[in-house]
Amino acid sequence: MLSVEMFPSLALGPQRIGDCFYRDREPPAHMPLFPPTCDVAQRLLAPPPVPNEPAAKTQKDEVKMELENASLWKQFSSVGTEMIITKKGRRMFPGLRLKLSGLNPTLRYILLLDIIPVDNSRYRFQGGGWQAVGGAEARLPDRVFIHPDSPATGAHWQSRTISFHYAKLTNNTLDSQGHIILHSLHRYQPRVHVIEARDVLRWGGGQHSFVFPETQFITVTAYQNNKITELKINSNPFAKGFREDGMNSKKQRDARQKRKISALTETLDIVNCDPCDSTQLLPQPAASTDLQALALASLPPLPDPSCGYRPEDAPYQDTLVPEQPLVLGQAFMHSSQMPVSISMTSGMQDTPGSEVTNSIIERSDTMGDPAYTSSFPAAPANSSSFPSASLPQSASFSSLPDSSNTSDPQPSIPPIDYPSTLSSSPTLSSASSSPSLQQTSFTFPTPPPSNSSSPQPLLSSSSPSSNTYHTIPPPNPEMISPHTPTDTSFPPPSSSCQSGLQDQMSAHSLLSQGEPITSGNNSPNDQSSAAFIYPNILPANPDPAPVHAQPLPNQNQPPAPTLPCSLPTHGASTSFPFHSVPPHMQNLSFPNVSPSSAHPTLHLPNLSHQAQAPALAAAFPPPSSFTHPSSSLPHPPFQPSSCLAVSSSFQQSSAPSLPPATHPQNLPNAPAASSTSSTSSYPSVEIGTIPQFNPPAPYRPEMMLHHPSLLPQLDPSLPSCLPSSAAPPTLYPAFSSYPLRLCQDPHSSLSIPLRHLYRQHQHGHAHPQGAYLDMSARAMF
DNA sequence: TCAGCTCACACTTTTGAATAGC
DNA sequence: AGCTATTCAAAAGTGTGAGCTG
Repeated sequence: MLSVEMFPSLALGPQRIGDCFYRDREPPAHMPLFPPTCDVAQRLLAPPPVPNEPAAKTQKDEVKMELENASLWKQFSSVGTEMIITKKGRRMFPGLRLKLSGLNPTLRYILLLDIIPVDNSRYRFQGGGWQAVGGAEARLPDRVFIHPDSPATGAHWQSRTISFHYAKLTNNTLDSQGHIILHSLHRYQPRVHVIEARDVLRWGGGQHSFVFPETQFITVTAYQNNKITELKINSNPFAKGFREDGMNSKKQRDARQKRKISALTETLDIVNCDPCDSTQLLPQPAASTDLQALALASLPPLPDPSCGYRPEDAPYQDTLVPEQPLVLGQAFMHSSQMPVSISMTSGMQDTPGSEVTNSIIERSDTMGDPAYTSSFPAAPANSSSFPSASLPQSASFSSLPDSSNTSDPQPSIPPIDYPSTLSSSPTLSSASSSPSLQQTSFTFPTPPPSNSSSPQPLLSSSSPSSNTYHTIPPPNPEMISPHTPTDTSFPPPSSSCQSGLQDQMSAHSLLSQGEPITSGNNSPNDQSSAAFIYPNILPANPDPAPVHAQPLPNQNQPPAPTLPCSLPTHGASTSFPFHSVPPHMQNLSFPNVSPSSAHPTLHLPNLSHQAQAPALAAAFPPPSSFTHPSSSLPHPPFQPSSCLAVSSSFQQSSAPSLPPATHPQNLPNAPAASSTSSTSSYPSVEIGTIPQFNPPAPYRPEMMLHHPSLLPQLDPSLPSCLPSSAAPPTLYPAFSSYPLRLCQDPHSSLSIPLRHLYRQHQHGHAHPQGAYLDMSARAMF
C-alpha cells in the first residue's frame, strides 16, 4: 500500500531502531497510515493522551538550542550571507549545526527546518551592499525539511550535533524533489522546530522553535559579493578546488585555458605548418591567446598529430601549482570513518571543519572584518553586509509599536548590527578553533495571554540575570487561544464528519497554541548565538485593528462553507499541506488522493472561513496589510521583536492608530509600510503542550490568513474554486506571520504528515538524507 | 543594454559497494 | 561466518564563466 521507498531507511543507531520503526522499508502492518477520515475524527474525539511525564514538561521549558557553528555564520553574516539556489537544489552553506539540550531523554522529538521570508522585499546588490528594491514575490509553497533522524529520543538529539546540511534550497517553483522553494534575491530566516512526538502516531505535545539571527541570508543564483564567494571557497571543502592553491583556482583555470589554447594553436599550426614542429608553440600573452582561441574556436577538432606532441607537456606546465598535499582530504577520510550518525551530524563543513573554519576565524582579521571578532556589531553604514536580525533587546521591543522610525521607504540594508551584547559574547571572543562554542541559548518566554486590546510588552524589561530565556509552562487553558475565534464569522466546517468535532479537533490540531510570553530577558547580555525560541503564544488578538479601508481580496469572497472544492487542478499537485491545514480540514481529506484525482475530495473549510470572516481581516492582517518591514526600520532585517513572537495579529493591534496599511505590492517602498514594521516580527510558533491543556479552541483564522498555503488563489494563474472577483493575494506577509503550523493532535497530526510523507512522494518528499514536507496547500491544487 | 538565470565544466568530497585480511 | 579496514568508482556538492532570456 504505501511505498516505504518514499522514506528510504536511514542508518539508524541501534538505540533508535525502536524509535523509527516506520522508516523500515516495509511498512509496518500495524501502522494505520491511512485511517478513514472519520476514523481520524474519532480519535480526535478521544481524550488526548495524558501527559504522564511531568518531568518532560519541566524539561520542555528549558529546552535550549545552540548554533554550534555560529562563528562561521557570523563571519558570513557580517558580510551579508548569500545562499545559492538552483533548480536542482543547493545545500546551504554554512549549514545549520545545532546542539540541543533540555529535552527529555526518553521522549521522542521531531526536528524540522523551515525557512521563512524576513520581509516583503526583493533585494539587489548595489554599490557593494544589498538594497531593497521592491516588493517580494508571491510567497511560495511552504516546505519543511524534516531532519533525517526524526523522530528520535531526546537523548539522541542531545548526544550529538544536529546538522541540517542535507536540506536543499531551490528556486524552482515546480520543484518535485521537495526541496525548500525560495525566491532569488529575497531575504530569509531559517527556523528550527523541535516537536515532541510521543510516537509515530502522535505528534504534538510540545513545540519549540528557534531562530538564530545570524543565519539570515539572501538567496541568489550567483554570488554577488566577492567577499562571500571568498568565504565560501575558503570554508566549504567542496569548493576547495577554487582556493588559490586549488586545482580549480583562477590560476589553474587560466593555465588550463592556456593549454587549451595552445592545443588549438597547435592544431592550427598543424594545419598550416609542419605538424611536428612544436617549437612554434610558445607561451603567448593571455590576450593574444584568447583572441586566438576565439578565432580557433570555430575550427573543427583535428586528429591528434602523430608527432607525439602533447599539450599537457606544453611550456605552460611550469605555471602549475604543485599538487597539494592531501592533508585536508585525509581529514575527511578520517571523519568519514566515523559512525554514521556522527558523520552525518558533523556535516561536511565542519569535518574538515575545524580546520577550515578555524583558519577562517583566524583569518578574520585579515579579511576585512575586524568588527566581527570584536563584537560582530555595527558594520560601517555603507557596509555591504545586510543587517542581521537584531537580537532581542529592550530597545527593540519597546520600539516595536513605534512607527516613527519606520518610514524609510527604500532602505538599504544597514550594516549588521548585532546588539552590543554580542560583543561580550564568549563565543565571539572565542572565534576559536573550538567548534563547540560556548553559546548561550535564549529561550524566549512566552508572553502572557493578552486579553487587552493594546499591545503589551512581550517581554518584560526586567530581564533576569540569566542569559537564557525560558519557556513557560503550558498556559492556562483559558489563555491559550487568544485567537480563539469567538467570532461567529468563523463557522465550523460543515462536514458531517467534523461538524461535532470541530472544536475539539481544532484545539488539538494546532501546534501553535497561544502561550503567553511571561517575563523574559529580552536583552540578553551574552549571546553570540542566541536561539530565539518562539514564544509559545500567538498573542491574543486583542483588538481587531481598524479594518483596512482597502477591501481585502478574500473578504470579497463569498462564503464557501465547505469547499468540497473544485480545487484547482494544478499539474504539480504535489503537496499535501496537511500541517497547515486546520484539523477539520485535514479530517476531510486526502488520504487516498491519487495523482489522478489529486483534489476531488479535498475540502478546505478554511477557505470558507477566510472568505467569511471579514472581521478577521482586521484581527488578522491579510497579506495586503503587511508592508515592507525592511523599509520601515533602520534595521529592517531581523526584528528583535519578532523573536518575541509577536503575531501578526498582535502587531496589527499593537498599532491601532496606524493608518491603514497599503498594499505591499503597491508600496514596497512606501512610507506607510512603516506602520507595520512590526509585522516582521516572528510569529509565535510554540505549540501548546498537552492537548488537555489546550481547551477546545477553534482554529485560529490567522492561520488561514497568514498561511499562504491556505490561500487558494495565491497564484493567479491557477484556477480557483473561489469567485474570480476575489483578487488573489499576490503578496504575503513577511515571515513574521508564518508560524509553523502543525497538527497538534497526536493522531491527526501524525496520520496526516506521515501519509504525506510516505505515500505521496511528490508531496512528502522522502530523502535518505531527510524528508521534506509541503506546508502549503497551494501546491496540491 | 543589462541584470538575472541556466548550464556545462573541472575539481572536490562523500558515499557505498567490493574486496582483502584477520 | 563475521567483522574490520581498505580500495575504488560513482554520485553529489562546489564556484566559475559563457551564453541565454526578458
